[in-house]
Formats: sequence, structure tokens, C-alpha cells
Amino acid sequence: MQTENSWISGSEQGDLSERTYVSPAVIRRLPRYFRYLRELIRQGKMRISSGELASMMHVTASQIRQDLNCFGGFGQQGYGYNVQYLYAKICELLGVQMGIQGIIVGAGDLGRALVRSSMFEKRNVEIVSLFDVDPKQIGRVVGNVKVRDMAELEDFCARVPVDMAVLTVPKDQASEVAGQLMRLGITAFWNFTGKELNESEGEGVIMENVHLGDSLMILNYRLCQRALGEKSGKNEKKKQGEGASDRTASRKKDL
Amino acid sequence: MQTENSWISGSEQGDLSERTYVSPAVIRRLPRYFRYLRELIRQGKMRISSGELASMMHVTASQIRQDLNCFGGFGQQGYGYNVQYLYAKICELLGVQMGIQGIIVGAGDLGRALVRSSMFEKRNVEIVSLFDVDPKQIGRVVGNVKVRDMAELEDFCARVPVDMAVLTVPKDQASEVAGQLMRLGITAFWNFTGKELNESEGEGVIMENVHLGDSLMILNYRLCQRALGEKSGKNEKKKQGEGASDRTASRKKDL
DNA sequence: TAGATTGTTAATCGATTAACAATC
DNA sequence: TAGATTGTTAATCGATTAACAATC
Repeated sequence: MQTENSWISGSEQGDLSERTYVSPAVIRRLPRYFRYLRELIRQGKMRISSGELASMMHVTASQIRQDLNCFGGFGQQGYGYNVQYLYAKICELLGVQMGIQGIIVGAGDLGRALVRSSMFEKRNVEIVSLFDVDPKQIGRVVGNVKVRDMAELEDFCARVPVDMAVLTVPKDQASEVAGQLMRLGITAFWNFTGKELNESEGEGVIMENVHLGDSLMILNYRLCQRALGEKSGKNEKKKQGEGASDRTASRKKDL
Repeated sequence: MQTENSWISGSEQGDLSERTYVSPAVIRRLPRYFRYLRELIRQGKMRISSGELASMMHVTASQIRQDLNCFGGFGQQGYGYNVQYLYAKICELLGVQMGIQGIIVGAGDLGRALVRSSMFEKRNVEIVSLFDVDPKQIGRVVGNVKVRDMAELEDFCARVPVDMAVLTVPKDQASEVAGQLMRLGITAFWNFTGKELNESEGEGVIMENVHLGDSLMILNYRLCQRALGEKSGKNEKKKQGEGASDRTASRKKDL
């Protein structure tokens, strides 16, 4: 049996920078691989087969092999995948090595929650500043990052390269603030405002809209479906401890 | 020309509660229709054609008609769709009329940000309480909702029907807290912890995992792709004001 | 070598788009 | 009525799964 790492230095397995078209469906799954591989590394696992990973992730082994082979062969027949190597490759695909710098515009609860999280650090994204118009926020240091006045933004952007802006301003200010940032040369946005902003609003702009409400709606939909299923009696076995479906009309908030 | 509302009381257009199988792809798009229809109502628009809505949403008119017809005919030939009526139907599909009650477990920045947002109210979801273990948070009132001690949770659940719990606790406590809530009879979760929790962990459990980091990764990926495209010179027209790609090695945080 | 597991092709399945008859 | 636009079928496209030869 070979050593765990010997094969890593094997034949040049597909130049990542010259890869051909990869479908959006595959791309959207990469971050999930990233997360699971991270967890496997944390657990000290050295190798994994597509079948084992598939059962962890609740997908088919076929899909995993198909996905990874869009970018070249990362595994080895009879062995499986080396966890560290595969993780490194996924990181490379996702551009983690770039180490982009971003700012957060809007230092409200959400902006502060994001900057304090380990999310950016884990992905090699550095938040270099927060911006707000609220005097109560300006000057604060949140999670090691200083909150600056929006008035300083232009000057700041001239001094510090900003690859990306996280938008956590109120919805009704989203368009205006985004426009302002675009004029300062910022071309990538992670938009939490709930206002769906469009990539066509600026030449070559990357806009990643996050709609938390959509996710809540899907949850609501599923609760509704379950309730309908129970009511129509199609669900034979009566669920026990089910408080949601039959409930009195009285709902006092009890504050 | 008929009045704007006359046709609403027309023939029974498909009983929503008896509908047949609808594909997940369609379901996932419903919240987006919900958002756009809301905006149209806000703008006072009375009717809209599939073509007009399609160009607003950057999808095909065909897809919109196909989607809506999964649930029965909501439109009228030669006229289009009545905005109010269509909105009402989408709400019905998504179960907005249910008016579910939820709690938020974890009163950190994210939990507080969520409870203060208008997200729940807009979707007829009521947050009846926040819970935390931090004495500094317990007793506070955030966005009209009281923060209670986790120790009171069991008693609270016995008194108040809780359909859903929002998980905003730290990642390493996610599994434990979710288990605790399941034992108290809560069967639906909106999980922000970053720890991917599984539906199979409880009988009939609905788990909506939110992975903000995945969205950040896709943004990072796209920035990477753009940078590669520029480097390989395939992008003929030189982008102006592009600070992200060529940058000095010095990156001081400037705090 | 024999066993295991990938890489890859072919088959299936599902989702989107195009087209047009129905009808308001 | 004529024009507009849906509802719906058929055609295309894309994504997933199954199967197995290649190979470590």
C-alpha cells in the first residue's frame, strides 16, 4: 500500500486555469464540498471514497465523481480521494487563495454580526472596514474592525484596495448606496438588503443577492404542506407531540 | 373592457389543497414571485403580463406561465394576470395565511438582527420569544420581543404553541440545542448555525439550513473567474477603474 | 494478484424553452 | 371583431444516475 501522500505529486491532473465550461449546478455545489472537507480535516480523516462522502452528504457517489471530474481527476482508482489534497483543490477552484479584501457598508446588527463571525476568515476574505452614517456607530471597533463615517469612504477607497462590499444597509437605501460604491470603483457586492440589485446596473458588476426571506418562505411552505398532509389523513401514522396543527385560537404574545 | 376584478370570481381555478406533484425547481421560485408581486402592489400596478413580469425578473415568459400553471390558471387570455389576485394565490401556495409562531434561540447579533427586521411580519410569521443563556441578554426586550432564559424554554413551550425555531446559537452548540428543542416537540427549524443539521435527526422534522458562507464562496469564485479571464486576455475591452486585479503586495489593515 | 474505487460513457430523468391553439 | 395573451403541448436542453472499463 502506498503512503498517504505519494500520489499527490503524480501526473499533472488538469490545469485549473485552463478548464472548459462547467455547469452552474456544479459550481453551486462546490461550497458544500468545501465545508464537508473542512470538517473531515478537522476530524483528522486522511482519505475518503466517493461512496463514503456521498452518504455523509446525502447525495449520490456518481454525482460527486462527476462533479470533481469537471475539473480533472483528483482521486485515485482503488484508493479514493486524499482529503487534504481534495480540499486544497476545491479551495483553488473557489479562488480562496486570492485573499480578497472587502468592506461592510451598514454597521447595524447584521453588519456587526457578520464582521464578528468567523465566516470571512475561514474563506480568506479580509474585512478591512465597516461604514455607517450613524454617529453612534462611527468610531466603534467591532470584531477588530473600525466603523468609519460614510463620508470617508471615497478617501478610504483611494488608499485601500477594496474588492468587494457587503451591503447591510436598510432596503430603501440599497440602490443609492450601491450606486455610490460603483462610482468609487467597487464592482462586486454581497447584497443583504432584500432589494434585488441587478448586475446590469454596472459594467462587469458581480452581484450576489442574499434573500433570507426566501428561505423562510420555503420553510413556511413545507410546514403548510405537512399540515395539509395531516389534515387530508394521507399520513397514516398519527404523529405524536404535534403541537403545530391543532391549536386554540387564542394566541397572546405573552410579553 | 372588463373591470379589473370581475374575473376573479370566475370559474373555480384548481383547488390548491388538492394539487398534484409540483417540482422542487418551481417551489424554489415561488418566494421570488412573492417578492416581485409585493413590489408591484406597492407601486399600485393592477395587471401584468407574463412577458412584462419576465423582463422585470430576467426570466422567460414561458417559465412564468409554466410555473403558475402548475397550480391552476391564475391569468386570463388577452389580459394577463391581476396583480392582487396573483399575489393572494402565491401567498396561499406558500402558506402565508397559516400565521405560524416561532422562537429565536440565540440572542446574539444575528438573532437580534433577525427579530428587528420586518422579514417575519411581512410573511405573517410571529416571533413570540427570544431565548439565550447569557445573563446580559436575558430580560432585554429586542424589537418588542422579550429575551428569556433557556431554562424557561420547556415551560414556555408547554404554554405557547411554537411551530418553528430559528437557530442562531454558536456552531458548536447547534446539535445540542436542536436536540433539546426537538425533545420539547419543536419539529421545524430555520438553522443559521453553519452546522448542517439533518432532517433524519428527528421523525418528520423540517430543517431549513442557511449557509451564508456558501453564498460568499460563490461571490469569491466569480471574482476569481473574472480575474482569470482578465489575465488570460480573453476579455478584449480593457475594463477601466479595475482596482481588484492589479494591486501592490502591501496590504496593511489600517485600523 | 485481487479488491476497491475512480474516471467516463451512455441512459435516464427533469427542467426549460418554443410554439401555437384556445379564448378573453 | 381583432388583438393580446394565456394555457398547454411538444421540442430542446441540461443535469443526474447507472454501469462498467480502466487502473491503482
